[in-house]
Amino acid sequence: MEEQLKLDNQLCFSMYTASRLITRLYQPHLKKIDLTYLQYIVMLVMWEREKIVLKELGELLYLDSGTLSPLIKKLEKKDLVKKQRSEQDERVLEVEITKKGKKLKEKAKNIPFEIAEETGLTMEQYQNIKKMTDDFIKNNI
Amino acid sequence: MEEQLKLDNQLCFSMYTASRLITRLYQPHLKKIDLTYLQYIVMLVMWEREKIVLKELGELLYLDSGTLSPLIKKLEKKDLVKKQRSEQDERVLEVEITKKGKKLKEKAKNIPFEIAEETGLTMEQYQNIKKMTDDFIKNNI
DNA sequence: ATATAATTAATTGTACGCAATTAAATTTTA
DNA sequence: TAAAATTTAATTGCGTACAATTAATTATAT
Repeated sequence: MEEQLKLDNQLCFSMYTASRLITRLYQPHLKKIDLTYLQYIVMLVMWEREKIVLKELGELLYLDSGTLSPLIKKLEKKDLVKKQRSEQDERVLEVEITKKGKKLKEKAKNIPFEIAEETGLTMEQYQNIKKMTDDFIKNNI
Repeated sequence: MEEQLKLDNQLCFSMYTASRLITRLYQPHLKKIDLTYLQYIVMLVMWEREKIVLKELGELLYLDSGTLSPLIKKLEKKDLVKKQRSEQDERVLEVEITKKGKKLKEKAKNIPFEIAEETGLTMEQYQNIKKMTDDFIKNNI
């Protein structure tokens, strides 16, 4: 039996599982503020940036318009962001946070602490695994 | 600006990104053997086990029948596995690898080495990040 | 023994991810 | 400057994920 093909030896499967598990941890919290996981990720960006061009948002999140276009449409429907075309370049789509979107930040601000507690990681463990994962990402972009 | 809501501080986003990145690394390799990423994961199990009950497969992969039922149907269509109901308990679905499924293992066996090289991780780095990720999973099941 | 509960898989519906294509606007080039 | 190439977003289509429901079978509890 080739060791390298065993499920238990696949880093890919570990990362895939960890990612899905942590997403599940978020579900009950995100349900309270009526966001999906990816909508939450996008709102994290909007809370930092207020306004961003779709292309740049895609570069930040490593996602393309196939994923982001319909998602932004849903956030717009919830009145959390608004869309408009750039005046200098009609191709460019600007996404801007609304008042309601800004207000949602208040409701969301405790989620990271709640999640941190649920994972049971110490601050050091959290930072170690995050650093390793980020290094992995940096090497594989 | 609350630090805890910054995208750069979210472990969830790092894991989510790392998982998608490593999946992308696999794409060109998996295309050659006409498998999707999840189909590959399931075939890893089938190469180890030859025969497994759907419920147990779900427990191994932390996936439910909503994901696995249609996926197994596709693997069956490709003649990589066959399905049958257990004789002792008609509710139970047994999934068994076919000859063609076993043969595919030959074509797949180098993929882990190719991927390992592409990630550019040393064996030590690979094992460190895998152990940390597995610990995270263990603590959050 | 039969009604009730539990188990298992399949189905349905929603939301991603992402490759590929399309359409519109802008930039580059001959 | 007109044609060609590039850029940007939107759309289409496929394959997951997963919650919720349904349907069939088996276990259990009176």
